Amino acid sequence: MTLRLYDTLTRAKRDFVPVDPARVTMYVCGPTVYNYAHIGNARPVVVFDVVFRLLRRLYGADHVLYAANVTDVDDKINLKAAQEGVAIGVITERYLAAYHADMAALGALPVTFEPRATQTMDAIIAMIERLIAAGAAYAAEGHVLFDTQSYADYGKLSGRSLDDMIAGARVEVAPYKRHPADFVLWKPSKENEPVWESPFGPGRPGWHIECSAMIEQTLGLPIDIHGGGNDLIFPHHENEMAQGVCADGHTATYANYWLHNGFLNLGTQKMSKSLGNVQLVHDLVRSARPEALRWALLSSHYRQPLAWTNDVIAQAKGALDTLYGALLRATDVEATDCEPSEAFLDAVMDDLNTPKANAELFALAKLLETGAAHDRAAAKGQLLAGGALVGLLQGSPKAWFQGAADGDLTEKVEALIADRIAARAAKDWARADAIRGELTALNVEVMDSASGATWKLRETAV
RNA sequence: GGCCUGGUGGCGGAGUGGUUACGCAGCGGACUGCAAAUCCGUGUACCCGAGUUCGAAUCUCGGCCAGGCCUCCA
Repeated sequence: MTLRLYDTLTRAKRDFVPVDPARVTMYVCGPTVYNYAHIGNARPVVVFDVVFRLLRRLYGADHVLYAANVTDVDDKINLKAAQEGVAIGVITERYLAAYHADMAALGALPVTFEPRATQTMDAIIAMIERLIAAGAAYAAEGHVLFDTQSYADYGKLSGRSLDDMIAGARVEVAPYKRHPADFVLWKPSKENEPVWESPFGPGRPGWHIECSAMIEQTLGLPIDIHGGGNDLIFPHHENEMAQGVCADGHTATYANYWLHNGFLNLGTQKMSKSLGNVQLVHDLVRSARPEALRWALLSSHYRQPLAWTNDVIAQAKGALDTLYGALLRATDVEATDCEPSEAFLDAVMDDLNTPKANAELFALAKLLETGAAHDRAAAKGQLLAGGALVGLLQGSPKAWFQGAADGDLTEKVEALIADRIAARAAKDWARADAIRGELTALNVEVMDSASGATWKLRETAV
Protein backbone atom coordinates (compact mmCIF):
# COMPACT_ATOMS: atom_id res chain seq x y z
CA MET A 1 0.00 0.00 0.00
CA THR A 2 1.60 3.26 -1.10
CA LEU A 3 0.68 6.79 -0.24
CA ARG A 4 -0.53 8.69 -3.26
CA LEU A 5 -0.71 12.46 -3.29
CA TYR A 6 -2.04 14.93 -5.81
CA ASP A 7 0.79 17.23 -6.84
CA THR A 8 -0.16 20.67 -8.10
CA LEU A 9 3.03 21.07 -10.14
CA THR A 10 2.53 17.95 -12.25
CA ARG A 11 -1.24 18.04 -11.89
CA ALA A 12 -1.37 14.35 -11.16
CA LYS A 13 -1.74 11.92 -8.32
CA ARG A 14 1.66 10.38 -7.74
CA ASP A 15 3.14 7.74 -5.47
CA PHE A 16 4.87 9.43 -2.57
CA VAL A 17 8.58 8.67 -2.42
CA PRO A 18 10.55 10.73 0.08
CA VAL A 19 14.08 11.83 -0.69
CA ASP A 20 15.22 10.19 2.54
CA PRO A 21 12.79 7.93 4.43
CA ALA A 22 14.75 8.60 7.59
CA ARG A 23 14.15 12.33 7.24
CA VAL A 24 10.83 13.16 5.61
CA THR A 25 10.24 16.90 5.32
CA MET A 26 7.10 18.97 5.05
CA TYR A 27 6.53 22.72 5.06
CA VAL A 28 3.21 24.51 5.28
CA CYS A 29 2.68 28.25 5.18
CA GLY A 30 1.52 29.31 8.59
CA PRO A 31 -0.29 32.32 9.98
CA THR A 32 0.38 36.00 9.93
CA VAL A 33 -0.35 36.81 13.53
CA TYR A 34 -2.26 40.07 13.59
CA ASN A 35 -5.69 38.71 14.46
CA TYR A 36 -7.55 35.57 15.52
CA ALA A 37 -7.53 32.72 13.03
CA HIS A 38 -10.82 31.94 11.30
CA ILE A 39 -12.12 28.47 10.52
CA GLY A 40 -10.93 28.81 6.93
CA ASN A 41 -7.39 29.29 8.20
CA ALA A 42 -7.85 26.11 10.20
CA ARG A 43 -8.59 23.90 7.20
CA PRO A 44 -4.97 23.58 6.02
CA VAL A 45 -3.85 23.19 9.62
CA VAL A 46 -6.17 20.22 10.12
CA VAL A 47 -5.59 18.75 6.66
CA PHE A 48 -1.82 18.87 6.94
CA ASP A 49 -2.03 17.62 10.49
CA VAL A 50 -3.55 14.47 9.00
CA VAL A 51 -0.71 14.31 6.47
CA PHE A 52 1.74 14.73 9.34
CA ARG A 53 0.11 11.93 11.35
CA LEU A 54 0.07 9.69 8.32
CA LEU A 55 3.75 10.30 7.55
CA ARG A 56 4.66 9.65 11.17
CA ARG A 57 2.87 6.35 10.96
CA LEU A 58 4.59 5.41 7.71
CA TYR A 59 8.12 6.55 8.49
CA GLY A 60 8.21 6.76 12.28
CA ALA A 61 7.48 9.78 14.44
CA ASP A 62 11.17 10.68 14.75
CA HIS A 63 11.72 10.67 11.02
CA VAL A 64 9.23 13.33 9.99
CA LEU A 65 10.06 17.02 10.18
CA TYR A 66 7.20 19.46 9.82
CA ALA A 67 7.87 23.17 9.65
CA ALA A 68 5.23 25.89 9.62
CA ASN A 69 6.30 29.49 9.67
CA VAL A 70 4.93 32.42 11.60
CA THR A 71 4.91 35.73 9.81
CA ASP A 72 5.49 38.18 12.59
CA VAL A 73 6.29 41.28 10.61
CA ASP A 74 4.08 42.69 7.86
CA ASP A 75 1.90 45.65 7.03
CA LYS A 76 -1.14 44.46 8.92
CA ILE A 77 0.81 43.75 12.05
CA ASN A 78 2.43 47.16 11.79
CA LEU A 79 -0.95 48.78 11.38
CA LYS A 80 -2.43 46.98 14.36
CA ALA A 81 0.57 47.84 16.53
CA ALA A 82 0.33 51.48 15.53
CA GLN A 83 -3.39 51.53 16.30
CA GLU A 84 -2.81 50.17 19.76
CA GLY A 85 0.38 52.13 20.27
CA VAL A 86 2.42 49.07 21.17
CA ALA A 87 5.42 47.28 19.71
CA ILE A 88 4.68 44.67 17.06
CA GLY A 89 5.91 41.97 19.43
CA VAL A 90 2.97 42.65 21.75
CA ILE A 91 0.55 42.02 18.91
CA THR A 92 2.30 38.96 17.54
CA GLU A 93 2.74 37.27 20.92
CA ARG A 94 -0.91 37.76 21.75
CA TYR A 95 -2.24 36.30 18.55
CA LEU A 96 0.33 33.55 18.28
CA ALA A 97 -0.72 32.29 21.72
CA ALA A 98 -4.37 32.37 20.66
CA TYR A 99 -3.47 30.57 17.44
CA HIS A 100 -1.70 27.81 19.32
CA ALA A 101 -4.63 27.35 21.69
CA ASP A 102 -7.21 27.31 18.88
CA MET A 103 -5.33 24.81 16.73
CA ALA A 104 -4.67 22.56 19.71
CA ALA A 105 -8.40 22.60 20.43
CA LEU A 106 -8.95 21.34 16.90
CA GLY A 107 -6.61 18.46 17.61
CA ALA A 108 -3.60 19.62 15.61
CA LEU A 109 -0.30 18.25 16.84
CA PRO A 110 2.49 20.76 17.46
CA VAL A 111 4.75 21.11 14.45
CA THR A 112 8.44 20.26 14.61
CA PHE A 113 9.71 23.72 13.73
CA GLU A 114 7.95 27.04 13.90
CA PRO A 115 10.38 29.57 12.49
CA ARG A 116 9.57 33.26 12.68
CA ALA A 117 10.35 35.89 10.13
CA THR A 118 11.93 38.22 12.65
CA GLN A 119 14.29 35.49 13.76
CA THR A 120 15.29 34.50 10.23
CA MET A 121 16.53 37.89 9.10
CA ASP A 122 20.17 36.85 8.62
CA ALA A 123 19.20 33.92 6.44
CA ILE A 124 16.82 36.09 4.43
CA ILE A 125 19.49 38.71 3.79
CA ALA A 126 22.05 36.06 2.90
CA MET A 127 19.65 34.50 0.44
CA ILE A 128 18.95 37.81 -1.25
CA GLU A 129 22.68 38.38 -1.60
CA ARG A 130 23.05 35.03 -3.29
CA LEU A 131 20.20 35.79 -5.63
CA ILE A 132 21.85 39.06 -6.65
CA ALA A 133 25.17 37.30 -7.14
CA ALA A 134 23.50 34.66 -9.26
CA GLY A 135 21.95 37.30 -11.48
CA ALA A 136 18.42 36.40 -10.39
CA ALA A 137 17.76 39.64 -8.55
CA TYR A 138 18.56 43.32 -8.94
CA ALA A 139 18.50 46.43 -6.79
CA ALA A 140 16.39 49.38 -7.82
CA GLU A 141 15.47 52.50 -5.88
CA GLY A 142 16.08 51.01 -2.47
CA HIS A 143 14.26 47.81 -3.38
CA VAL A 144 15.63 44.46 -4.37
CA LEU A 145 13.54 42.68 -6.96
CA PHE A 146 13.49 39.15 -8.23
CA ASP A 147 14.18 38.99 -11.95
CA THR A 148 11.48 36.66 -13.21
CA GLN A 149 12.93 36.60 -16.72
CA SER A 150 16.08 34.99 -15.35
CA TYR A 151 14.19 31.87 -14.35
CA ALA A 152 12.91 29.87 -17.29
CA ASP A 153 10.48 27.81 -15.25
CA TYR A 154 8.76 30.83 -13.74
CA GLY A 155 5.00 30.27 -13.96
CA LYS A 156 5.21 26.49 -14.10
CA LEU A 157 3.51 25.85 -10.77
CA SER A 158 0.53 28.10 -11.39
CA GLY A 159 0.35 27.26 -15.09
CA ARG A 160 0.68 30.74 -16.45
CA SER A 161 3.31 32.32 -18.65
CA LEU A 162 4.99 35.67 -18.18
CA ASP A 163 2.97 36.89 -21.17
CA ASP A 164 -0.26 35.88 -19.43
CA MET A 165 0.81 37.86 -16.44
CA ILE A 166 1.29 41.01 -18.45
CA ALA A 167 -2.08 40.50 -20.10
CA GLY A 168 -3.73 39.94 -16.77
CA ALA A 169 -1.88 42.63 -14.87
CA ARG A 170 -4.37 44.55 -12.82
CA VAL A 171 -1.89 46.39 -10.74
CA GLU A 172 0.05 49.44 -11.64
CA VAL A 173 3.55 48.38 -12.45
CA ALA A 174 6.27 50.17 -10.53
CA PRO A 175 8.53 51.96 -13.01
CA TYR A 176 11.70 50.44 -11.60
CA LYS A 177 10.64 46.88 -12.42
CA ARG A 178 12.31 45.26 -15.38
CA HIS A 179 9.27 43.06 -15.90
CA PRO A 180 5.77 43.57 -14.48
CA ALA A 181 5.91 40.16 -12.78
CA ASP A 182 9.12 40.94 -10.89
CA PHE A 183 8.45 40.93 -7.19
CA VAL A 184 10.00 42.47 -4.12
CA LEU A 185 12.62 40.68 -2.05
CA TRP A 186 13.55 43.67 0.07
CA LYS A 187 11.87 47.02 0.47
CA PRO A 188 12.58 50.20 2.39
CA SER A 189 10.58 50.62 5.57
CA LYS A 190 8.29 53.55 5.87
CA GLU A 191 8.52 55.88 8.79
CA ASN A 192 7.78 54.24 12.16
CA GLU A 193 7.88 50.79 10.64
CA PRO A 194 10.23 48.10 11.92
CA VAL A 195 13.51 48.26 10.11
CA TRP A 196 16.52 45.97 9.66
CA GLU A 197 19.97 46.88 8.43
CA SER A 198 21.08 45.15 5.25
CA PRO A 199 23.64 45.51 2.45
CA PHE A 200 20.74 46.81 0.31
CA GLY A 201 19.92 49.56 2.74
CA PRO A 202 17.68 49.65 5.78
CA GLY A 203 14.33 48.00 5.25
CA ARG A 204 12.38 44.78 5.59
CA PRO A 205 11.89 41.63 3.57
CA GLY A 206 9.14 40.92 1.07
CA TRP A 207 6.69 38.24 2.06
CA HIS A 208 7.75 35.47 -0.29
CA ILE A 209 11.44 35.40 0.57
CA GLU A 210 10.64 34.58 4.18
CA CYS A 211 9.35 31.11 3.40
CA SER A 212 12.20 30.26 1.04
CA ALA A 213 14.78 31.24 3.63
CA MET A 214 13.03 29.34 6.39
CA ILE A 215 12.75 26.19 4.33
CA GLU A 216 16.41 26.35 3.48
CA GLN A 217 17.34 27.01 7.09
CA THR A 218 15.08 24.53 8.88
CA LEU A 219 14.70 21.70 6.37
CA GLY A 220 17.06 22.15 3.44
CA LEU A 221 16.31 21.57 -0.25
CA PRO A 222 14.63 19.72 -1.65
CA ILE A 223 11.74 19.26 0.72
CA ASP A 224 9.33 16.41 0.19
CA ILE A 225 6.02 18.15 0.67
CA HIS A 226 5.01 21.78 0.49
CA GLY A 227 1.47 22.61 1.48
CA GLY A 228 -0.90 25.53 1.75
CA GLY A 229 -4.21 26.94 0.63
CA ASN A 230 -4.78 27.02 -3.09
CA ASP A 231 -4.84 30.80 -3.11
CA LEU A 232 -1.13 30.66 -2.35
CA ILE A 233 -0.24 28.88 -5.58
CA PHE A 234 0.13 32.22 -7.23
CA PRO A 235 1.99 34.33 -6.52
CA HIS A 236 3.34 33.08 -3.21
CA HIS A 237 4.41 29.54 -3.98
CA GLU A 238 5.41 30.35 -7.53
CA ASN A 239 7.75 33.02 -6.17
CA GLU A 240 9.00 30.87 -3.34
CA MET A 241 10.01 28.16 -5.74
CA ALA A 242 11.73 30.63 -8.08
CA GLN A 243 13.74 32.11 -5.20
CA GLY A 244 14.61 28.80 -3.67
CA VAL A 245 15.78 27.17 -6.87
CA CYS A 246 17.76 30.19 -8.08
CA ALA A 247 19.43 30.79 -4.73
CA ASP A 248 20.37 27.16 -4.65
CA GLY A 249 22.09 27.43 -8.01
CA HIS A 250 19.48 25.22 -9.68
CA THR A 251 21.01 22.13 -8.12
CA ALA A 252 17.90 20.83 -6.39
CA THR A 253 14.19 20.89 -6.93
CA TYR A 254 12.38 22.98 -4.36
CA ALA A 255 9.57 20.70 -3.28
CA ASN A 256 8.76 17.29 -4.71
CA TYR A 257 5.06 17.38 -3.92
CA TRP A 258 2.93 20.51 -3.85
CA LEU A 259 -0.32 20.04 -1.95
CA HIS A 260 -3.05 22.65 -1.92
CA ASN A 261 -6.30 22.60 -0.04
CA GLY A 262 -9.56 24.06 -1.33
CA PHE A 263 -11.37 26.89 0.35
CA LEU A 264 -14.10 27.22 2.87
CA ASN A 265 -17.07 29.14 1.57
CA LEU A 266 -19.47 31.09 3.66
CA GLY A 267 -22.61 31.58 1.62
CA THR A 268 -21.48 31.74 -1.98
CA GLN A 269 -18.13 33.33 -1.35
CA LYS A 270 -14.89 32.18 0.12
CA MET A 271 -14.32 33.03 3.73
CA SER A 272 -11.64 35.64 3.97
CA LYS A 273 -10.52 38.38 6.23
CA SER A 274 -10.60 40.92 3.45
CA LEU A 275 -14.24 40.14 2.70
CA GLY A 276 -14.99 40.20 6.40
CA ASN A 277 -17.18 37.07 6.26
CA VAL A 278 -15.26 35.07 8.79
CA GLN A 279 -16.06 32.81 11.71
CA LEU A 280 -13.26 32.77 14.24
CA VAL A 281 -12.01 29.47 15.59
CA HIS A 282 -11.70 31.25 18.91
CA ASP A 283 -15.50 31.65 18.99
CA LEU A 284 -16.48 28.39 17.29
CA VAL A 285 -14.61 26.18 19.75
CA ARG A 286 -16.81 27.67 22.43
CA SER A 287 -20.16 27.38 20.65
CA ALA A 288 -19.57 23.95 19.11
CA ARG A 289 -17.68 20.79 19.92
CA PRO A 290 -14.10 21.25 18.73
CA GLU A 291 -14.02 17.64 17.60
CA ALA A 292 -17.17 18.19 15.55
CA LEU A 293 -15.41 21.12 13.89
CA ARG A 294 -12.49 18.86 13.04
CA TRP A 295 -14.84 16.21 11.67
CA ALA A 296 -16.63 18.85 9.61
CA LEU A 297 -13.32 20.05 8.16
CA LEU A 298 -12.45 16.49 7.19
CA SER A 299 -15.92 15.54 5.98
CA SER A 300 -15.20 16.59 2.43
CA HIS A 301 -12.09 15.94 0.38
CA TYR A 302 -9.39 18.49 1.14
CA ARG A 303 -9.09 19.72 -2.43
CA GLN A 304 -12.82 20.38 -2.75
CA PRO A 305 -14.44 23.59 -1.66
CA LEU A 306 -16.37 23.23 1.58
CA ALA A 307 -19.50 25.25 2.21
CA TRP A 308 -19.36 26.13 5.88
CA THR A 309 -22.78 26.23 7.51
CA ASN A 310 -24.30 25.50 10.90
CA ASP A 311 -25.81 22.41 9.33
CA VAL A 312 -22.38 21.06 8.48
CA ILE A 313 -21.37 21.39 12.12
CA ALA A 314 -24.63 19.81 13.32
CA GLN A 315 -24.22 16.88 10.93
CA ALA A 316 -20.66 16.41 12.10
CA LYS A 317 -21.86 16.27 15.67
CA GLY A 318 -24.53 13.74 14.72
CA ALA A 319 -21.93 11.55 13.06
CA LEU A 320 -19.71 11.64 16.13
CA ASP A 321 -22.72 10.86 18.33
CA THR A 322 -23.15 7.63 16.40
CA LEU A 323 -19.48 6.67 16.61
CA TYR A 324 -19.02 7.62 20.23
CA GLY A 325 -22.34 5.92 21.01
CA ALA A 326 -20.99 2.66 19.66
CA LEU A 327 -17.87 3.08 21.76
CA LEU A 328 -19.91 3.95 24.83
CA ARG A 329 -21.84 0.70 24.51
CA ALA A 330 -18.58 -1.15 24.07
CA THR A 331 -16.83 0.12 27.16
CA ASP A 332 -16.50 -3.44 28.41
CA VAL A 333 -15.05 -4.69 25.14
CA GLU A 334 -11.30 -5.20 25.18
CA ALA A 335 -9.90 -3.82 21.95
CA THR A 336 -7.70 -6.04 19.80
CA ASP A 337 -6.20 -5.52 16.32
CA CYS A 338 -5.17 -2.03 17.30
CA GLU A 339 -4.32 -0.93 13.78
CA PRO A 340 -6.52 0.94 11.31
CA SER A 341 -8.48 -1.38 9.06
CA GLU A 342 -7.19 -1.96 5.55
CA ALA A 343 -10.14 -0.19 3.97
CA PHE A 344 -9.57 2.82 6.19
CA LEU A 345 -5.89 3.00 5.34
CA ASP A 346 -6.60 2.54 1.64
CA ALA A 347 -8.86 5.56 1.72
CA VAL A 348 -6.49 7.80 3.64
CA MET A 349 -3.50 6.73 1.57
CA ASP A 350 -5.36 7.61 -1.62
CA ASP A 351 -4.68 11.33 -1.54
CA LEU A 352 -6.32 11.70 1.86
CA ASN A 353 -9.81 10.54 0.97
CA THR A 354 -11.16 11.30 4.42
CA PRO A 355 -14.86 11.11 3.48
CA LYS A 356 -14.33 7.56 2.30
CA ALA A 357 -12.28 6.78 5.38
CA ASN A 358 -15.13 8.09 7.53
CA ALA A 359 -17.52 5.68 5.84
CA GLU A 360 -15.26 2.86 6.96
CA LEU A 361 -15.46 4.16 10.51
CA PHE A 362 -19.23 3.72 10.37
CA ALA A 363 -18.85 0.20 9.06
CA LEU A 364 -16.62 -0.58 12.04
CA ALA A 365 -19.08 1.05 14.42
CA LYS A 366 -21.84 -1.16 13.05
CA LEU A 367 -19.70 -4.22 13.54
CA LEU A 368 -18.98 -3.05 17.05
CA GLU A 369 -22.74 -2.79 17.72
CA THR A 370 -23.79 -6.04 16.14
CA GLY A 371 -20.81 -8.35 15.71
CA ALA A 372 -19.76 -11.44 17.63
CA ALA A 373 -17.44 -10.92 20.59
CA HIS A 374 -14.30 -11.55 18.57
CA ASP A 375 -15.33 -9.18 15.80
CA ARG A 376 -16.37 -6.51 18.26
CA ALA A 377 -12.95 -6.59 19.90
CA ALA A 378 -11.24 -6.18 16.55
CA ALA A 379 -13.68 -3.51 15.39
CA LYS A 380 -13.08 -1.46 18.51
CA GLY A 381 -9.32 -1.59 18.05
CA GLN A 382 -9.58 -0.66 14.39
CA LEU A 383 -12.05 2.11 15.04
CA LEU A 384 -9.84 3.73 17.66
CA ALA A 385 -6.69 3.26 15.60
CA GLY A 386 -8.31 4.72 12.50
CA GLY A 387 -9.59 7.62 14.54
CA ALA A 388 -6.13 8.23 15.93
CA LEU A 389 -4.68 8.39 12.46
CA VAL A 390 -6.91 11.32 11.61
CA GLY A 391 -7.02 12.80 15.09
CA LEU A 392 -10.57 11.81 16.01
CA LEU A 393 -12.38 9.60 18.54
CA GLN A 394 -9.60 9.79 21.10
CA GLY A 395 -11.72 11.21 23.90
CA SER A 396 -13.67 9.07 26.33
CA PRO A 397 -17.16 8.26 25.05
CA LYS A 398 -18.58 9.19 28.42
CA ALA A 399 -16.98 12.60 28.23
CA TRP A 400 -18.35 13.09 24.73
CA PHE A 401 -21.92 12.69 25.98
CA GLN A 402 -21.58 14.06 29.48
CA GLY A 403 -18.62 16.39 29.02
CA ALA A 404 -20.47 19.58 29.77
CA ALA A 405 -21.85 18.25 33.06
CA ASP A 406 -20.11 19.39 36.23
CA GLY A 407 -19.50 17.20 39.27
CA ASP A 408 -22.60 18.32 41.15
CA LEU A 409 -24.89 17.59 38.25
CA THR A 410 -23.27 14.23 37.64
CA GLU A 411 -23.79 13.24 41.27
CA LYS A 412 -27.41 14.33 41.16
CA VAL A 413 -28.07 12.51 37.91
CA GLU A 414 -26.44 9.31 39.11
CA ALA A 415 -28.60 9.39 42.26
CA LEU A 416 -31.79 9.91 40.26
CA ILE A 417 -30.89 7.10 37.92
CA ALA A 418 -30.28 4.77 40.85
CA ASP A 419 -33.75 5.65 42.19
CA ARG A 420 -35.27 5.05 38.81
CA ILE A 421 -33.62 1.67 38.47
CA ALA A 422 -35.13 0.72 41.82
CA ALA A 423 -38.55 1.98 40.74
CA ARG A 424 -38.38 0.04 37.51
CA ALA A 425 -37.33 -3.09 39.33
CA ALA A 426 -40.45 -2.66 41.45
CA LYS A 427 -42.47 -2.04 38.27
CA ASP A 428 -43.46 1.32 39.67
CA TRP A 429 -43.74 2.90 36.19
CA ALA A 430 -45.32 6.10 37.43
CA ARG A 431 -42.40 6.76 39.74
CA ALA A 432 -39.87 5.76 37.04
CA ASP A 433 -41.44 8.19 34.58
CA ALA A 434 -41.57 10.92 37.17
CA ILE A 435 -37.85 10.55 37.73
CA ARG A 436 -37.26 10.64 34.00
CA GLY A 437 -39.21 13.88 33.98
CA GLU A 438 -36.86 15.30 36.58
CA LEU A 439 -33.88 14.23 34.51
CA THR A 440 -35.36 15.81 31.42
CA ALA A 441 -35.73 19.02 33.36
CA LEU A 442 -32.01 18.80 34.04
CA ASN A 443 -31.49 18.47 30.29
CA VAL A 444 -30.48 14.87 30.76
CA GLU A 445 -31.59 12.00 28.58
CA VAL A 446 -31.47 8.51 30.02
CA MET A 447 -30.92 5.40 27.94
CA ASP A 448 -31.85 2.01 29.34
CA SER A 449 -30.10 -1.08 28.19
CA ALA A 450 -29.76 -4.68 29.24
CA SER A 451 -26.53 -3.89 31.04
CA GLY A 452 -27.87 -0.86 32.91
CA ALA A 453 -28.66 2.76 32.20
CA THR A 454 -26.44 5.39 30.65
CA TRP A 455 -27.21 9.02 30.15
CA LYS A 456 -26.24 12.00 28.10
CA LEU A 457 -26.51 15.70 28.31
CA ARG A 458 -28.76 17.12 25.67
CA GLU A 459 -27.10 19.79 23.60
CA THR A 460 -28.58 23.22 23.64
CA ALA A 461 -26.37 24.31 20.76
CA VAL A 462 -24.66 22.37 18.00
C1' G B 1 -9.48 39.44 -20.77
C1' G B 2 -6.03 35.08 -19.21
C1' C B 3 -5.61 30.62 -16.20
C1' C B 4 -8.25 26.93 -13.11
C1' U B 5 -11.98 24.17 -10.31
C1' G B 6 -16.76 22.30 -9.56
C1' G B 7 -22.30 21.24 -10.59
C1' U B 8 -24.60 13.82 -7.34
C1' G B 9 -31.08 12.18 -3.56
C1' G B 10 -34.26 17.02 1.82
C1' C B 11 -28.99 18.21 3.52
C1' G B 12 -23.61 16.83 3.66
C1' G B 13 -20.58 13.88 0.58
C1' A B 14 -17.41 9.64 -1.92
C1' G B 15 -17.16 6.96 -6.28
C1' U B 16 -17.46 4.46 -10.88
C1' G B 17 -18.17 3.04 -18.31
C1' G B 18 -22.55 -1.91 -16.69
C1' U B 19 -23.33 -4.22 -9.67
C1' U B 20 -25.93 2.75 -8.06
C1' A B 21 -20.95 4.30 -0.98
C1' C B 22 -21.45 6.50 3.64
C1' G B 23 -23.42 10.00 7.14
C1' C B 24 -27.28 13.59 8.97
C1' A B 25 -32.49 14.31 8.86
C1' G B 26 -37.42 11.77 7.54
C1' C B 27 -40.68 7.58 7.24
C1' G B 28 -42.16 2.20 8.45
C1' G B 29 -41.06 -1.96 11.55
C1' A B 30 -38.44 -4.79 15.62
C1' C B 31 -36.90 -4.24 20.60
C1' U B 32 -38.75 -1.52 25.13
C1' G B 33 -43.74 -1.09 30.67
C1' C B 34 -43.39 3.78 27.80
C1' A B 35 -39.30 6.37 25.78
C1' A B 36 -34.32 7.04 24.23
C1' A B 37 -30.43 4.38 22.18
C1' U B 38 -29.72 0.24 18.93
C1' C B 39 -31.13 -3.02 14.92
C1' C B 40 -33.86 -4.07 10.19
C1' G B 41 -36.19 -1.81 6.07
C1' U B 42 -37.15 2.50 3.02
C1' G B 43 -36.79 7.05 -0.81
C1' U B 44 -37.75 7.23 -9.36
C1' A B 45 -29.72 11.20 -7.04
C1' C B 46 -26.01 12.23 -10.57
C1' C B 47 -26.96 20.74 -14.41
C1' C B 48 -28.71 20.90 -19.95
C1' G B 49 -27.93 19.34 -25.15
C1' A B 50 -25.41 16.51 -28.72
C1' G B 51 -21.72 12.69 -29.70
C1' U B 52 -18.75 7.99 -28.79
C1' U B 53 -20.46 3.06 -26.94
C1' C B 54 -24.10 -2.95 -26.76
C1' G B 55 -24.38 0.35 -22.40
C1' A B 56 -22.71 7.20 -19.68
C1' A B 57 -24.37 10.11 -14.13
C1' U B 58 -19.01 8.36 -15.27
C1' C B 59 -15.49 9.57 -21.75
C1' U B 60 -15.73 13.79 -25.86
C1' C B 61 -17.68 18.45 -27.59
C1' G B 62 -20.92 22.58 -26.87
C1' G B 63 -23.93 25.33 -23.48
C1' C B 64 -25.78 27.10 -18.77
C1' C B 65 -24.73 28.01 -13.63
C1' A B 66 -21.52 28.65 -9.37
C1' G B 67 -16.79 29.55 -7.39
C1' G B 68 -11.34 30.47 -7.21
C1' C B 69 -6.55 32.77 -8.89
C1' C B 70 -4.39 36.87 -11.79
C1' U B 71 -3.79 42.22 -5.53
C1' C B 72 -2.95 41.08 1.08
C1' C B 73 -5.44 36.35 1.76
C1' A B 74 -5.43 29.25 4.10
